[in-house]
Amino acid sequence: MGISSDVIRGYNDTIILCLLMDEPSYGYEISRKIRTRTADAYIIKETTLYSAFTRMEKNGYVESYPGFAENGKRRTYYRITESGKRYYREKCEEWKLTKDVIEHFIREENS
Amino acid sequence: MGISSDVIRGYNDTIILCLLMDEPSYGYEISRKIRTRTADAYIIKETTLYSAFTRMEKNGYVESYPGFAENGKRRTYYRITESGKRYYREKCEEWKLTKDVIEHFIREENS
DNA sequence: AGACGTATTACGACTGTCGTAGTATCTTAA
DNA sequence: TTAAGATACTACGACAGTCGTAATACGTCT
Repeated sequence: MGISSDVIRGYNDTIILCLLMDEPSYGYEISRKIRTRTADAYIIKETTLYSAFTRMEKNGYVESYPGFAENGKRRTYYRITESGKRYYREKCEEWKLTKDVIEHFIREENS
Repeated sequence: MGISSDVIRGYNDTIILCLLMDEPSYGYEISRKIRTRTADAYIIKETTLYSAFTRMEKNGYVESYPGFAENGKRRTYYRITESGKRYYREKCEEWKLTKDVIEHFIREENS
């Protein structure tokens, strides 16, 4: 039961970028959005999330900039770049192919 | 383009077990079957395949036994165990959940 | 003689995820 | 008032699965 983090692996970047397509955001908010959008089916680990940000900034898919919370506390925001958008769209295309491949090997309970 | 082996990752075992559900087989044949069933969309790496066999035998999902090719050459066959069948069915269930999660973050080109 | 298909093994590198832990501030409830 | 819980991260090392590269060996086809 539960989700296979081994499959999500390699799609965490895509998930994060998807949410950044709407608007810039920051770690904690992204984490919340993933929870709510999946009805708690997937709860990303903090370390996974923040290391994804670091990696994607290095790859040029996102850019960070400093921001502030309502109460004045510092927060690091991330926005998606053009390159990140292209990458995201590629991953969406790739997903369809990958899904098709795997589903050739999935059986329903009756068989 | 092409398949993300990072997503297939963690489903290679499932793919192999699926083929072993039909009949016992061996490395090279499994490799061929994956190619043909996916119309060359997914070509598993030999090292990935054989290390999956080793891992799954250690986990009790498959059993190996010596066999022979038509020409008398030795070949290592693998058959799926009851435990392997259960594992396979669990992974099939898990796949549905995982797929649903990812698809919350996949957009069609129009958007 | 050499290329290609069959069939497998060995070894080390890489990458993304995870476990654990630590820091710091603010709000809320006992 | 004091502790718990939510917010918002960062650091570090371990682990597992995949991949690159290479080697072996035999058979068949050209």
